[in-house]
Amino acid sequence: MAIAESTTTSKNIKTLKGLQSEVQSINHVALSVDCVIFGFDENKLKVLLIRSDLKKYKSKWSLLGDLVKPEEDLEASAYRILKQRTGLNDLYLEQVHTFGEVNRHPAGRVVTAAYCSLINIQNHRLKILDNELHWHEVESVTELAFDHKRIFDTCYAWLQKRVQRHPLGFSLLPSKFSLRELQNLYEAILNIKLDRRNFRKKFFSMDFLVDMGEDEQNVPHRPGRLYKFDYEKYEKKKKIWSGIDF
Amino acid sequence: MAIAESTTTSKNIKTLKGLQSEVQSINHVALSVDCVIFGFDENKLKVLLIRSDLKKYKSKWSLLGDLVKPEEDLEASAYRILKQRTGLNDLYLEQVHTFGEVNRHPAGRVVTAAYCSLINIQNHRLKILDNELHWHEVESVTELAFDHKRIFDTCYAWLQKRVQRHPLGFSLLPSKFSLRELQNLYEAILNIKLDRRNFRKKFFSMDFLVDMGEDEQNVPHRPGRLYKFDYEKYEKKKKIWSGIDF
DNA sequence: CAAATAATGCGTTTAATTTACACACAGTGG
DNA sequence: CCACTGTGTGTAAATTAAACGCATTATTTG
Repeated sequence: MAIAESTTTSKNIKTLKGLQSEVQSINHVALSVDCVIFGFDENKLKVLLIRSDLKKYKSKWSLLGDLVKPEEDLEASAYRILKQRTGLNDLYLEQVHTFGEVNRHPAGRVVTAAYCSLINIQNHRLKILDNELHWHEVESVTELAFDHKRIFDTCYAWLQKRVQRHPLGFSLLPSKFSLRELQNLYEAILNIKLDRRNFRKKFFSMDFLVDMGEDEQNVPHRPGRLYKFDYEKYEKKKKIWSGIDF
Repeated sequence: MAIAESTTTSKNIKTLKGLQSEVQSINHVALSVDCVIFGFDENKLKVLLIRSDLKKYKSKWSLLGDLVKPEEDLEASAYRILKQRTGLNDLYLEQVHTFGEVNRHPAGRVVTAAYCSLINIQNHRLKILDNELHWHEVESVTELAFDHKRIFDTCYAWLQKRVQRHPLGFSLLPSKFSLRELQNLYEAILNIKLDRRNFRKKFFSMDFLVDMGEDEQNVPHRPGRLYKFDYEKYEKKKKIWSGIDF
């Protein structure tokens, strides 16, 4: 940015040194990252929460977050939190919104960048590191510590929009999945019912699903075919223009 | 966020007082806001830039930004910058992304929240406050100071997507506009050609345009009808589900 | 082992939406 | 009054989305 204005007009030329001291001495805030980690299990969309580590908020759940370290990139901070809490690397991660109201946090001025992460809950099961963590159904999330309910709502709404236009839902599923699992996922995220046959046609016509040549195992009915999503093909073919629609 | 982890495990319970001192004493960063201000003029999409106020970057243009003040909400900071630079209040403003790489700024650790604003360039003409400001065609924006080119690219891509699904383009036009102006706007933002008759049908079928009962003035051809966008109606009727499509 | 159950997989038909394209008309300016 | 430029209204064809039918396959149950 053009750091200026507070004490000078824009026509005053600053030296880098002068600016450095301005940056180092004043106008500082604490910066944190909060992760909204979604999972999908038992045909329900779930979010990973932790018991608040503050006495005052003891009875409430909160998002997984931490202060950003002085020498740490913002996104690296989010990945660090994910690694700490899930034991998993290489998770889907995307920044959603930054919340910077002066009084949003009781400990003082803390600006927080909210990140949304999607994980395959089966993988996570194997690596639960902390028994204060719990998966909550998104529908039953009511009160959270601090302003975390608002952050959660923002990220959930973001996910509902995003999943319709971008192939990120697959990160919530095993690497091989059936079309029924995929449909259940969309129905859970969007809280709607979809026609099975049209859903199937839709995805096949997109032509990004790769037939794995295998069927489901251990299901109490006829096994469905397993597929994976071809991200490479998607990256090549994805459209820019899809039309004005609102 | 759950501020923790750096020095404690999640099972340690913190007091608010302890957390306050942690927030106040360490892990601070400078926080800034950068505004990507778009305008529309001569059928071109334009962006408002300022000559960098840093000697080192004297030859380069940069986005309009400033440090966030200690007692200032993040969004309020963006509105303050807009007011300072354009003289206008109540502009369209939306947060797009926060950039937090450790070395993104030469003056030290500065995390910046990028905001996108859309203004009617006619209104702004009347109030230019600073002759270091200049409207640049988006197509000819190449090098900018700091990492501002990347921030600009992010916001421009954001706008191109956003304008297809949300009625924000109208903020770039006069309050009463013709359908041709609206189409020119879409063509300029998206850098495509659209069929005039289908464009017209599309917007009329949405049923959010209000006929102002007036025609254009001072055009060297048959005047077109003027419309405004009915935001209230849009808010009531806007759809949640529009379908899986990628 | 036959029947009931519960899903898979592949269609068709109809409605809605999008795309491509044609022509009459209204002002402006030479 | 003619050339030019843009407005305003269609209509037909193609594509896409929605609604629905039915045979098949595996599992469970009596």
